[in-house]
Amino acid sequence: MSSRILLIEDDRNLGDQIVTHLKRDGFEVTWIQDGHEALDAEPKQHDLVVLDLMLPGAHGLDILKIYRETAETPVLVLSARNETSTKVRALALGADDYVTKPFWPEELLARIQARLRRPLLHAADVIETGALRIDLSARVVENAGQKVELTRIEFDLLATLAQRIGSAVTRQALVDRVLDPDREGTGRTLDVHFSRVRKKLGSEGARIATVWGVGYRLLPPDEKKSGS
Amino acid sequence: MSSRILLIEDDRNLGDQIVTHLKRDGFEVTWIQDGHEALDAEPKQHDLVVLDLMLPGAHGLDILKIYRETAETPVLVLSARNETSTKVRALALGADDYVTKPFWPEELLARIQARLRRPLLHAADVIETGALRIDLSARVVENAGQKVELTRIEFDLLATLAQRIGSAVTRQALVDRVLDPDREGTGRTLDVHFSRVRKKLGSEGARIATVWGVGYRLLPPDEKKSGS
DNA sequence: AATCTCCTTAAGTAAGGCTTAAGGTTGCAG
DNA sequence: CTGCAACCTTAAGCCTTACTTAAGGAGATT
Repeated sequence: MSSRILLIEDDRNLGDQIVTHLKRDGFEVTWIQDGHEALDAEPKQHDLVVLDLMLPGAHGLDILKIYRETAETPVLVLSARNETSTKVRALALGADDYVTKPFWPEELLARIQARLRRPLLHAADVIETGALRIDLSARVVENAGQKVELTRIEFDLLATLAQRIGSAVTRQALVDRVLDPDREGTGRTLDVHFSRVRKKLGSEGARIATVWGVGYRLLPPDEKKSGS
Repeated sequence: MSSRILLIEDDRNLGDQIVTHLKRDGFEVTWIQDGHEALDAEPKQHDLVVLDLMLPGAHGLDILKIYRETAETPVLVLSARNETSTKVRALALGADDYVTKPFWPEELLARIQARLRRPLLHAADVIETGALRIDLSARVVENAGQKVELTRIEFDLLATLAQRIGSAVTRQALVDRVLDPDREGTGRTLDVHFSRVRKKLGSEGARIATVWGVGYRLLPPDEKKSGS
């Protein structure tokens, strides 16, 4: 999914140039050219804001302040001013970066990507599928809102399947990943663990399908078990 | 807990100046003046790296690359070179910011703080959860309005869990962050500290849940311990 | 130097859960 | 249909991990 950038820049030429570069790199860009409009914009619905400080209608720092109160979206500030005090103020107000004009579009792009790279690391730690809710960072599983107590290995097995939902995962891969990697995939240990997971998950346990001679697979919510 | 900065800068004067400013603002600074040494340093044990590109012994970009493979610690690059291509390369390699020399220390400081702000954005200076109130800057904990006397390590452990409330934190991560980072995570020291924290917190101590075989986790106020 | 704080280690105990074994069941091939 | 191999399930033993208490010792304070 492409990232959505909110660009606030009154200069026609510069704005046009930025939009062109961003779109060429696969970003979706919303371009606002006026300060008042910027106050009504929705930073929450974008992944990053590029904000020029010198605008007609409203000052960039005021916009920054308001955005910070309503959203966590990273803000990259553009400005022609190169004074340290201005930079410090913008950064203290919550800006994530400060780029001085003039700049090459390549640098802006690189800085945007550096900003976007970070949040992805900490995002999407919860997998929801059907009645199951798997919180990877808390290591907690809920089935239809009911907490399910899983052991370390049981959780890791379920999480591994859930992360590749729909596709088969080989026994050996599961053994390597969850149990001791230096172990032969021969024993019945894996079966025992899955047996318990299925039981603990109740009716949802049926979604853990055995792929005969291969391994296991977590069925998507809509897929029924015995295909006729 | 004050943030730990790893500074890699060969210039004596500049380095000294930076260290002074950082310490004045309450950072703990490790200063390395040689490229080879930097390769053996432990970025994982710091909260942010300030990396000069022009070093004797090894090139900054190589150091950056290696750091990126082993740790997620943000890296802020310093350089005298102002070419866009260098900036783009550094940022593409995983740098989080790029500051061109010469610069005022205030700007560097502001940029460092902007970088550090992100991961802790959810965690304000004071964390309130259930009956607990944890003041990170004053290093004071209150339980239902009553002050709780915690030692340094006890506080740091609780604070670390609180900053990631609900998430499981591994033993190793806690040892790295709070105890000596060069220690194996095998000993029982951690258990002893948590035992004491739980006792000092009284009934709220039950919110520190053990994640068997993984680590510990601070339960959100609404989450009961053993789900039915 | 005596004392205090607090970090660490050790040891005993408790709990938790991984694994193996064994017997039953299911799916596949001939 | 029959045999075989893969898989399921249960139960029990044992090893790992965690909790607690007590004591030693380092560093700071008086």
